[in-house]
Amino acid sequence: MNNRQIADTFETIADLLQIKGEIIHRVMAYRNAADAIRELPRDINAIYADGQLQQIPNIGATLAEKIEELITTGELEFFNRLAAEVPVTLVDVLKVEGVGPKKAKKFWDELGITTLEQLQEAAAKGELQKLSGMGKKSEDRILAGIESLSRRTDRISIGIAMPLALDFLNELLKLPQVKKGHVAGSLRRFRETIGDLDLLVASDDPDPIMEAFIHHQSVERVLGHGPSKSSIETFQGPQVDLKVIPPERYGTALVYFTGSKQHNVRLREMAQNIGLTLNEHAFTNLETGEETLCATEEEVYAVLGLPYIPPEIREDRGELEAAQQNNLPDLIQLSDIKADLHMHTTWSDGSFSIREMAEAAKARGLSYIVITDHSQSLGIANGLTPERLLEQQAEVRKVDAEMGPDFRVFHGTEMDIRADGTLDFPDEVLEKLDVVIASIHVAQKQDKDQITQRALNAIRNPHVDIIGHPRGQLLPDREPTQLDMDAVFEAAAEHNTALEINANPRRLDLDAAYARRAQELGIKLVINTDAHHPENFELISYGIGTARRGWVEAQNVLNTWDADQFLDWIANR
DNA sequence: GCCGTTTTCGGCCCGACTGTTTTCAGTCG
Repeated sequence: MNNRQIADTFETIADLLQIKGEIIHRVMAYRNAADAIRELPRDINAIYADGQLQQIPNIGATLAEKIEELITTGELEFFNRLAAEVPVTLVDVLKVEGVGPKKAKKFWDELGITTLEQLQEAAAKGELQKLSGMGKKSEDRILAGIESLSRRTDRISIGIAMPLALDFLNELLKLPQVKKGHVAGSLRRFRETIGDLDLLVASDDPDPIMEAFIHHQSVERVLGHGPSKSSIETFQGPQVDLKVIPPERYGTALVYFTGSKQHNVRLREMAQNIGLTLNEHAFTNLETGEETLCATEEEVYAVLGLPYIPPEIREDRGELEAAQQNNLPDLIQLSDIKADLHMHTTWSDGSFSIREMAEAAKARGLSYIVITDHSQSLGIANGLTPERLLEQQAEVRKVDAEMGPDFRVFHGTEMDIRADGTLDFPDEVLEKLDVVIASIHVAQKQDKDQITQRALNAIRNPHVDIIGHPRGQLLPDREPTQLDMDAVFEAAAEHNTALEINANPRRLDLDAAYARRAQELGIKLVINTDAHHPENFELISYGIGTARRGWVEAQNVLNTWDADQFLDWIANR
């Protein structure tokens, strides 16, 4: 049982308990536990082996026992009993927009509906609208909701969500009634995958803004349309929510709708401790009822006696304690990046020449790059043999000379770590290269021991400087490999091997939680775009967002250093 | 079911929107 499977089990239990009518707080306990497990930066099996399950937030004695049962037996007696009582297929019914636990139970009790198909059938026959509290509109909405389920994916990559959100936002910012606006929600916090998109704008005249919003060209369906909040579903799938806030109250609203939920809960607690309540509209004095309005987020945190907390770390993962001690991390910024150490050219599976990639990188303000085409065993990507690699080196040196002293082009490789654990180039080839990235591309389904051993072989090779996209995940669908990250971190720290945060939004690998742990363990990081095209250099912003979520500071990221310092590190590691 | 500088019991966020009701329940975020 891995982290996700256990989290999913608890999530399902929460749904079933809620349909059953269990008190909401017990339901929430299972949901909060599921969230905590899903975001764990370690294999829960390792945590269990260390006897530290109850150290996980929102896991107490009861849930720790249930986790133990799942890990040791692969089953959970409590879940089986619950599933015998409430059909598990009702969980799918809950996913329909407009159907919550009460209605799901009503349909089940009164019509015997236990599956999505049965619900669709009943709605099509007009049976739902005969029930009390239901009507034609509700029934139509449920039919539309079932249809939209087939269009929607659960979560989408931030690389899809961000451009879509910015497209909406930029349209709204053109309206004369809009004073300012932000992408909010998990997108603003740079979560790796996104559910719904949240937009916030400041204005005293919401009606024309809402009108423009629900008529945007990407709107498939309007889900809700009020004076302060509207929701739509896009053709692309994701739902977009827009809130319009009076400018003088914009700060509290932006904090509120940026989240995370846990961060906001803590803020409200802190407000209560000084005699205030906090919601999206204002602080209110508990005794006098007097409101304190905040136009900016800085003002919100200032009322609580805190410095501004960057959105990316608002997860209640220690940022509030750090803020109270005036000890927030000095998060890396886009402007800190001086280089890109991982990119491909027409020599393997890239689309542009070495020269073109160099020109594009220089135009973006970088001061050096490393050309890292694939190695021979990755035939599908036209990987380089040792002979072609050396040929390429001559070309790299030539371009480097042509680019002038202010911009350097170094020669490297993204070498495959083969399925049998050997490396794709011998040491005598590797030693001729300026930088060596080693990555796993094949046999990603190997078991934990096997794949971990492969990674360790690479980390221990003195010529390997960086491990590329270590965990091999592809968002939002492909799970990471079974790699034992505790072992990888230990070896990387011992051999002074850097780990990559691959900025491609489909990868974001290491993710924020692992990047944070790597930094804590003193491991150097790099943030690379893995560009196959000059346009891909833009993707660096996703890598920066991920690093910031992981509390990463510029000093620990090799490609924030200037070329001399970087080469020094490579030479002396 | 979790949690604790209101500590081992009693809280646990709450407002906007919709549809069905005629003052509110359910859903959602």
